[in-house]
Amino acid sequence: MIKQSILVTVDSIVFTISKGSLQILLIKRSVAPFKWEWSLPGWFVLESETLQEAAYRDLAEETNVKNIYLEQLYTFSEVKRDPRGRAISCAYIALMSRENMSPKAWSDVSETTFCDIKKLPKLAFDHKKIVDYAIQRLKRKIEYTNVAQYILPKKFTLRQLQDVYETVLDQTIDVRNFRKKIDKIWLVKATWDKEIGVQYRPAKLYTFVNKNIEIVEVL
Amino acid sequence: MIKQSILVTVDSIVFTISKGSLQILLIKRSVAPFKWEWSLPGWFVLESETLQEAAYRDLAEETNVKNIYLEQLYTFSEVKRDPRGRAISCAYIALMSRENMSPKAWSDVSETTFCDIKKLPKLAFDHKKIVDYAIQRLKRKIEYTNVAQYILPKKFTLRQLQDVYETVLDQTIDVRNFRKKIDKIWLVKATWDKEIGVQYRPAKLYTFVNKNIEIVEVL
DNA sequence: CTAATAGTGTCTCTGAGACACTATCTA
DNA sequence: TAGATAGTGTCTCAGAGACACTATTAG
Repeated sequence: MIKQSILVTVDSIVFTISKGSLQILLIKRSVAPFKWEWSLPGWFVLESETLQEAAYRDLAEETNVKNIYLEQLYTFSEVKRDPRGRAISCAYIALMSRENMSPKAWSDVSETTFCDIKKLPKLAFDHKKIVDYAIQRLKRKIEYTNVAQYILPKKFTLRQLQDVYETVLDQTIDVRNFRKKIDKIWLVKATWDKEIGVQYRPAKLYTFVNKNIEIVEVL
Repeated sequence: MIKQSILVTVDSIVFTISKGSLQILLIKRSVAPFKWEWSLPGWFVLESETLQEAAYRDLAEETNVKNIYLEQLYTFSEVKRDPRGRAISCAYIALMSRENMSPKAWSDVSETTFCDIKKLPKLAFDHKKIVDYAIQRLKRKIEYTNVAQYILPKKFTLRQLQDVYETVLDQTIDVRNFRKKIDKIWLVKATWDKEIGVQYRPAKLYTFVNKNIEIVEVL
């Protein structure tokens, strides 16, 4: 009926926060093209799976990252974007808490690393463009939804929550105004637990009220 | 290197406003599958074009609609969404001014029509789901960007602008508050022209200050 | 008792929303 | 001059943002 041969791939931008910086997961490619260069995790889609399933599967296979939040970002389709032939790539944003994963989890894979978005190396394919777009989307989305929860562990302090906002938006926020706002919109609720193992007054731990993504004007 | 056979298509949701209702462009299919049923305009992507180019080309071929605003919505990839085989569809939102096109422009095509989104017939494939998502996106986007301009002719009255917001958001807005807001955000500027051919006090005509899409909190 | 972070309240100013009348044009 | 829509100002209240001190805990 129609003769068409376009390859379909997925690429994931896995965001996390560590040591006050916003980071993404990169892989050093062990195959051509762009062999030994850094790229986003991503691979071909199987005929038997949806794009999102492909992104999940690939992340698990390539980096052992599982059970994280995934959302479709954009489908990139420049004709010459892949030297292997005509290929489009559907990009997914993933958010994860750094605590969710021990560093050894991906130690058997050739080379993967989290990289500060302000210190990115040269990337393969059109991945630089994809990353830039992903950062832009994340910045907007964290302001009007409750996605911040996917970057945090289940229980967290208000300071940690504020750190997520400050790091993603790359700006400082007044502590009192931030807490007033968070309080009013019923984003989180206090648990009876407190931080442990710190050498100063421990902070209360909170959890998100709504586990599903919803539209909330946070800032 | 990899054996993969996934068909890639584009579908467009062409929005316009007429007689106080938000409408989308539908086509009565003249080929199987879903022959004689209503569907969104859309077709297979060529190997030599980007997804957006495919959407433009298909709209021109199927409906003679040209030179309109297009933006990528989402890529739908349910495994069984197309009875012809594994196919993913990248959906595009299009916005157009009804004045841009004379009704005869698509009279030679088998059957196309603008349909009130509140009176949609049953649609082929997963097009109902796609349309629902498109409406949701349009409602949000019109509030925080200047995309409304693409639904209007180059010169328009403030009343027409307000009609766009009221129709898309499906709610009434106070005239005075609306104008105060529009005034403050420098969204539009007055021209020296006035409405003609009306049987009452003619309104001033305005144009948008910024032709490119930009983030502006309108409402 | 010291060091370190947690946690809280007030004031000002801007903007959102409710609300009704006058101005201007055509026929 | 009548009919119809264009066009405009004020008040109230809520929320954003600036700003500094006290509370609690570990060691």
